[in-house]
Amino acid sequence: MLPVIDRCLEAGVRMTNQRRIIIELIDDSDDHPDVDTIYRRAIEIDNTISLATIYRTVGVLEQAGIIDKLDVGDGKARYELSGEHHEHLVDVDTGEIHEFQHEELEALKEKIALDMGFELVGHRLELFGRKIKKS
Amino acid sequence: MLPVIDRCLEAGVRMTNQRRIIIELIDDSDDHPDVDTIYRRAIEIDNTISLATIYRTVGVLEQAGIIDKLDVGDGKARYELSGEHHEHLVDVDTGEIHEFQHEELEALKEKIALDMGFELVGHRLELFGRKIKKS
DNA sequence: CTAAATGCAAAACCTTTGCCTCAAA
DNA sequence: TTTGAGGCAAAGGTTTTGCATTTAG
Repeated sequence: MLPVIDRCLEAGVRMTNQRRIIIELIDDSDDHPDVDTIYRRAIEIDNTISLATIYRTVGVLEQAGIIDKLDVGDGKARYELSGEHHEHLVDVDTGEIHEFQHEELEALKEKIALDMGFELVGHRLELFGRKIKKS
Repeated sequence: MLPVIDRCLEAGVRMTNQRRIIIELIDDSDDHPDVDTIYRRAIEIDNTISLATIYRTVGVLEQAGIIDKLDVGDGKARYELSGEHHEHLVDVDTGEIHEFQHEELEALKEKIALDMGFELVGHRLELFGRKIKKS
C-alpha cells in the first residue's frame, strides 16, 4: 500500500507541517494513542502545534478514511491507522490492549448485517477479559 | 428470573425511593435511554430527583451487574437491563438501534478470548449499517 | 444510631468553535 | 490571490465531586 502521506494527498487532504507531523506520528505509534497523547508527542517535534489542531486533524483524517477512531471505554477517543482489520481485547486489570484478527468474525458480522437488510459500513468490537493464570 | 428490584436487594444495593424509580424506569424502557432521558423521565414521577443521583445510581447498578452501559458513538452513555444477551446494529442514517441475537457470535467471542488466554468478562459490539433499498 | 444516599452547585474532562492570522495551492 | 488551516481562548456537553442534609437499615 502507498505511504500514509500519499494516501492523504490522494484523498484530497491538504498537507501542512502540522498534519504531516500528526500523521506520521500516528503511523509510527504501535499503541493506540488518545488525542492528548498525540498532542504531547507532537509538541516534542514542533511545540507550536495546538490541541485544537490535533482534534481538527484527526477529524479530517477519520473522514478521509486514513485513520480509525476507537473507543475502549475510558471516555477518550483513540486512533490508529485504518485498514488494519483487527479487533481489540482489553485487559480489564491492566488496561492493556491486545490486537487480534479473525476472518470468521469479520465474515459473520457482514452476514448478520446483511440478514437484517443492512450494508455494514462500520463496527466497533471490544472484548474485555481477565488473564487466566496458569495454576 | 427475579424482578429487578429483588435482584438489586440480592446484590446488596440499598434501596431508596429514587433508586426504585430509576430502576423500574429502565426496566420499563424498551429503548436505550441515555442519562438525560432517564433524568427527564424520572422527574415526571418525582421532581426532586437530581441528575447527580441518576449518574450515581446507574453507576451502582452497573457495578452490581443489574444494567449494562452501551455506547453507540454519540458521546452519551446509554443503559439497558443486563443479561439481555443481544447486540446492537445502529442505522447510521437515522440513529435507530436494532437489536439482534446471535448464538454463533457469542460463542465465537468467548473462544477468541480463551485462545488468547483470557476469560471473557465483557464485550462491546456495535455494528453500523446503512439500510439496503430494494430497487 | 450510623453509614450511606441525595441535592445542589461547582468543577473536571474531553471536545468543539469563533475569530483573526497565516500558509498552501 | 484565495481558500482552507492553525492558534488561542472561550464555550459546550457530559460526567464527577464536595459538602451539608436526609434517609435506609
